[in-house]
Amino acid sequence: MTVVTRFAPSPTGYLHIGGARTALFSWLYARAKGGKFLLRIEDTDKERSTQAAIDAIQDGLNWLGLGGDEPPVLQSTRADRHAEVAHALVKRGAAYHCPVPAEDLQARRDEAEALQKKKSAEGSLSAGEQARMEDLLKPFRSPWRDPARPLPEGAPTVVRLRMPDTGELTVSDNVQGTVSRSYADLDELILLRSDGTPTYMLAVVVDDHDMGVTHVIRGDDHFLNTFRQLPIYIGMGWPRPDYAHVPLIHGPDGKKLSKRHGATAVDEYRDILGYLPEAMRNYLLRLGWSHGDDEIIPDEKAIEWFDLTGLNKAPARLDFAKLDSVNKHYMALADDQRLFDLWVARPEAKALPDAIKTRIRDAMPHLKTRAANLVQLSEQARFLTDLKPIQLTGKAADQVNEEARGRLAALLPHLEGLPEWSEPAIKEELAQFCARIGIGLGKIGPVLRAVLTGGAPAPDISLVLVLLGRNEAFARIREYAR
RNA sequence: GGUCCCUUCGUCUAUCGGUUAGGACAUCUGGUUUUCAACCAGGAAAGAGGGGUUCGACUCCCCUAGGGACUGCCA
Repeated sequence: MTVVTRFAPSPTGYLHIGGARTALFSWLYARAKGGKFLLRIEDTDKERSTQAAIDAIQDGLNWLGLGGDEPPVLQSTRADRHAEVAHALVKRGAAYHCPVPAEDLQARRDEAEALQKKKSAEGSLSAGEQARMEDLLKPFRSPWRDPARPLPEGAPTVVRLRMPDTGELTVSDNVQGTVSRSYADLDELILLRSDGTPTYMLAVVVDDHDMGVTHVIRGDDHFLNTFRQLPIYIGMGWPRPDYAHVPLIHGPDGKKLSKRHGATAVDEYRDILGYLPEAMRNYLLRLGWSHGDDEIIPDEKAIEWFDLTGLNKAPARLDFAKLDSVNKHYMALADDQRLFDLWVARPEAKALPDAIKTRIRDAMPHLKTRAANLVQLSEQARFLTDLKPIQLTGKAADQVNEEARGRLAALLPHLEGLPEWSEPAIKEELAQFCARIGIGLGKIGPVLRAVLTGGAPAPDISLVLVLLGRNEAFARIREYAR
């Protein structure tokens, strides 16, 4: 049997980092088993779905390299098929028409909530109220689940799924294990609204079945939904898919990840925080899944090793320090031109003069090994991007005293006279200069660094001179030499 | 309120009844050094609490505490 997995976001916003992780797991599993990974846009809620959100989600997935193997299925285009299944379910006795209006249902919930509030405010309820509350809190059972009960003439109805009166349902989930729930605890959910449109619960099942999905990998906020959806498979006589409900990602404080923790949208990780997609994949994979002591897991290995059984049940917290360290690893490996293109598109780089951009391009092999992300790369590149006159900060300013300025003045002609402007040549010249006037490198290095970089982080001083180029380097030294 | 799930260093995790409880990131100390980083050496750091079962429990069972999910004519 060919494995078919899917990612099925609802297009109401951006691609969430947690969603990206479940997409990654689905994608990996399909790749690991030589199967297919499909995309489905769950846009049945027309009020909240937007084309912009669809584009944003696809953009995020493509960036992460998690595109589907076929064009995405738009759930909204399949409403007729969903309704067809709902009616088939009614015919088979697995569902029924129910005329109870939405307002009645809402009134039930409101009353239950009021009673709960009263209880927590007053500590207890009268026996009658308590019984009423418990009754209201039980799953709703419509009087019309009795097939003998006649429907009121002309009243609009919804189609409800019928749950058996007794017994229980058992799910063997690849992550959650084997869990049972009794049918009595399950509500009889609505399949078709009174306007004839399908609900999410119905649409998911029908689409998964029709798309041939064999393994449903999704967030564990859907775990209990599995018990509500399975009776649809049973009612239609369809084979059940395998399930894997993966835990949600939490923020550093252990609470469900939200805006206040910082970045929740994957495009922020790309555009603002400056991470690489391959690093995101590696980090997200290790968040809740492991393979012995392996930390750096390139895609080939991930595909070779990934299996649903290694997934943890407990939610994992996002740790930016670790993400940085993984990203740093992949930055060092990344192609120079690629990194330059990514960097130059950033807001802090866009407006820079071409001469400086070229300087960065040339310095990329040295810059990329020193930064954990593109933000840090910009920081590490400051000694190349800052314009004259270089502002001296902190300790750098302290280095530039009269004596040191004199040494710079003495050194400058020797540098200017160098026939070859290369790292070894400069290193050699600096050593000779120090030997001639009887000082250690420590007497000239710090001040040279100070006037060249202003105190910004930078590589080896000889390399700094090379990367700056003759003219810029001499100009910066002249500012302070005397 | 009900049903279900989770809990090993600060964080991500290994362990699948017998280990000095391992690794990674972060952190600390020392080394190297012209800054930062890198690098090298080393350190500190964990089984939520309480009961069982067992010759033996992080591992199995129960209770408690804490966290989470669901309980919509939303998805």
